[in-house]
Amino acid sequence: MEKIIEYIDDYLRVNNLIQIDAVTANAILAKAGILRDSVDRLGKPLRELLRKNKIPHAFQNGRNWIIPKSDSKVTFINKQESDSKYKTAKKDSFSKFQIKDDSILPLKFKGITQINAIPALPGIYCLKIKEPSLLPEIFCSHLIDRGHDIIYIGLAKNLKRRLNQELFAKGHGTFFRSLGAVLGYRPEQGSLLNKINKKNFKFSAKDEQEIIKWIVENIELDWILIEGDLNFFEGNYIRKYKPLLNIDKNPLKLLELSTLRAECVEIANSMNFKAL
DNA sequence: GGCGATCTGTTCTAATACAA
DNA sequence: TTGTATTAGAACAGATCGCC
Repeated sequence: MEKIIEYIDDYLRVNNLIQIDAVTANAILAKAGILRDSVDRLGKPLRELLRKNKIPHAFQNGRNWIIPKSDSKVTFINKQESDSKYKTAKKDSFSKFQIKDDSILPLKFKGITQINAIPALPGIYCLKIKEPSLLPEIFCSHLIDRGHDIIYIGLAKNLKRRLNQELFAKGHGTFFRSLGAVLGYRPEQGSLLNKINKKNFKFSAKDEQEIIKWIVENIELDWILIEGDLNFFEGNYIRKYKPLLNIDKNPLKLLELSTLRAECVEIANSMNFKAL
């Protein structure tokens, strides 16, 4: 077992990754002749070890097994914990549904590790940064001018699914793309050339991991459940708070952000992009 | 191996920009 | 003012994964 943990640690270090999923991990262990993989159920032998807690620092994000470096501080709440927190959160969130002023968000921000407590229900989500100075100077300055730390507000018919997309790059998160661009990341050249949608650029797997790590460390979230016109509430909140990374419906949308996003789209759609 | 949950590429919708 | 194009952002649907 020590050999397995050691090999995964080495692999993560050499490839500059912070974590690996069970299927990929079993594949590299099989290639190294350490742990044979299942032909029809990829990753199954390793998952069985994980379920027996043979790799104690591994954890589940939703259903997926994640193995960070053995000395990593990255952890998520386990399933039992998340189930109980889910029930509590659901109750709390419904209580927040009593909105008296539809332009003011009744929020109590929490760390990203509370992602599993978010219900799969419709509502508005709100993301704030712990410290504006973590952003590049120009964006920090804009945020300070707005007098709050809220950087993004969005709506979702399914908050759990949408926030997994936005915060963990499991889909096409507008917030994730905007934040990555603001932090200085760019998509791989030509990565959208063979795609039908020429706008939904993605960062490299390594960059995605770094952005996710940044989000986990520096972003807090909250949400409210809403049954009704989500667009109406979202529009009101965006007009009220003018979040830094919202473009749509935002009276103070940033030209700098639109320019960065356009640059990313251009890079992803070109093999010979040269930055100015 | 069945079944449900999650992931990922694609599509849809609404808002905005711009030209006629 | 109206029609069309573009963009941002959410949802859909098939594929894949993981549990039992």
